[in-house]
Amino acid sequence: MTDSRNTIVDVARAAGVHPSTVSRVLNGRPDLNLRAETRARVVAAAERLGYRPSAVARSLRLRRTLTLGMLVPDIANPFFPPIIKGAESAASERGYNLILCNTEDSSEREATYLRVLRERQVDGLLIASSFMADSTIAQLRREHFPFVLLNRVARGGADLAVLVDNRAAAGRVIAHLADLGHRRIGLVAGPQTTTTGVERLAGARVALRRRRLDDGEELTVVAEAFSEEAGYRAARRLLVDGARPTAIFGANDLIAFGVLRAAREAGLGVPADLSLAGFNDILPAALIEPPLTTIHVPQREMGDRA
Amino acid sequence: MTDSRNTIVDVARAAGVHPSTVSRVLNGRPDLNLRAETRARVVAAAERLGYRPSAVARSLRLRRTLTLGMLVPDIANPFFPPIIKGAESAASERGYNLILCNTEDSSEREATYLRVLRERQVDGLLIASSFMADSTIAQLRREHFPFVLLNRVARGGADLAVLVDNRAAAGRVIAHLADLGHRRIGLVAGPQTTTTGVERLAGARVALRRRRLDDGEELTVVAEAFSEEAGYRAARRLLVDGARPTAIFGANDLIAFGVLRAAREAGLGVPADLSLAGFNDILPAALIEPPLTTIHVPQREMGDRA
DNA sequence: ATAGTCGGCGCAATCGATTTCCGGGGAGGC
DNA sequence: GCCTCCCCGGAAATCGATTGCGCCGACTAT
Repeated sequence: MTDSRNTIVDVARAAGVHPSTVSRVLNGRPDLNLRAETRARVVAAAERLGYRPSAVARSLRLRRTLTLGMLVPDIANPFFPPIIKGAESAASERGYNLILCNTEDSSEREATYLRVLRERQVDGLLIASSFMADSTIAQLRREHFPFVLLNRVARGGADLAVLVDNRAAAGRVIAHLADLGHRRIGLVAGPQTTTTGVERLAGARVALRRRRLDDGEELTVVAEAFSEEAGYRAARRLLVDGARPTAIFGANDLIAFGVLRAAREAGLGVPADLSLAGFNDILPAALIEPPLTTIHVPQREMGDRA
Repeated sequence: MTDSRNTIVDVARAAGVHPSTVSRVLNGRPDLNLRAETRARVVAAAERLGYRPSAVARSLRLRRTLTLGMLVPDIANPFFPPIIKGAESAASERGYNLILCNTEDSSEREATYLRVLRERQVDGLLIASSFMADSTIAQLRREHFPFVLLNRVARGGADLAVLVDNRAAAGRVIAHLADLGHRRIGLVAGPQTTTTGVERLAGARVALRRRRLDDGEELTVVAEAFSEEAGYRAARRLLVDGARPTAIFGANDLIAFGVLRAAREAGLGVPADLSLAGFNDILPAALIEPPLTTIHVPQREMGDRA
């Protein structure tokens, strides 16, 4: 009965009109000249048949898919789901859908997804993937393909982007720790191949220097990913050291969790023996996380893009 | 130059052949009879023009979109991202893409998304949304629309589904707590409108009864959602009680986190004064979470579906 | 009364790729 | 030397919806 396989032609036949009329009734601006009786007949027929227009056919004709692609490094990182939710609900308010792609921070996967998304004629891209090569971004720019960068920037462009001020925020974290009286503050930086990793480290060091707490490189280690495991491995290098820091700033919360694990393993109490600060304010932050919510920003910026 | 707006016609013209030939070269099974020289010329032309076939047009013609819809209650719940990742990578291995939809456990949103996804002619549905009405599922079934249920079941059907044995697993959690010597085990159940909520509660009670630890309803409270906040509110009701439990089983990890917060607020040490167990093995489980990984199951079952 | 106007809706082209049908031409067999 | 068969590849239909163009009938104005 209400099989969704009915096409506009079926509806037209059922209503005794031409397919074009059906289309006009269903999508045309209401000011279109159509007799009320015809309109009603078409609506009734569509209703009865459970007609669902094919978005595929419509996309082909209209050359827009009402679909956005979103590239995210890792949905399992609790930092991203809220952003995704924000973007997704902003999109769906405007009739758009999101195709979510997990890049796993692999540029190969990024490239693949980018190709796929463009084949699917997505109307725009949301790029939260920090690893993406600047050259790829540059190419999108050159082709005037619409995209928005989330929490990252690319060289040489005045792109639409939703950013947090990583430098300033990292500075505030350091200030907080210093105000607590810490003099030996360790840094577990994020990968220096990402803009966020670089900026947070830079912001932290500037803040340290300003307070004359900079130690050269001694208390800084770099994690090779924004993950718990990488944070753990990096922190071990920091904690076996003779002169331990009394506080550690992890470049994101997952790294901070890893630091926490390493600290516990080393028999250190947190925050008794070691203060710990993270970044991003993800859920289980019974720690000292200074909250930095980027969650609702994307929604608004999304509006601009659309 | 490599503008992606080139169509198959452009490629055909550049190669000096007919569009149909281009299509054959690019997608036809290799056993198709085509002269090697022609094949090479077409490939070269496509390469040079940076030709990307339009997935939209192809979908229209082939009546399949190579797209799957996935309905999830809440991506911010750490339980889901691993499942999504699994499904997504399994899908993409097979050339499929996922459109992710967050239902927020609202049946209205569910219905909307379901409509949208079907208009987009997705080839199949992954339904991890526990609130969806059985009648909706029944309708899909009736229309022979392909779908897979994740971690839930629906009345009256032999649907494809990927399940965990909630009853047995809940039983094991209780067994674990009982083995630790606990006699007063509290339950913070999940919403009884979800199959997982019902099954986990049932499994736990059966296990309690078998050990003669069942208390009637006294030590059982029901959280109105699978969230930290709901767990917190429910646990407060359990903990202000005169006769406190010495252990609590939260129906999922978020609820357990809520319980944890309530316990701390009540001045109880965990696990010193109160043992706590959750369910699902999400990330920050420095607690007593008995691991129950459902993560890789979807991948395999997905294969069956496709 | 006839020409001109306008409302209502049908006709057909179009979006880009796939696929079936079919024809031209070269090679091989008798 | 002619006929048949096969290899290649062109022509055109098709998927389902949208839309510019224009037909037809009715109403108005002179």
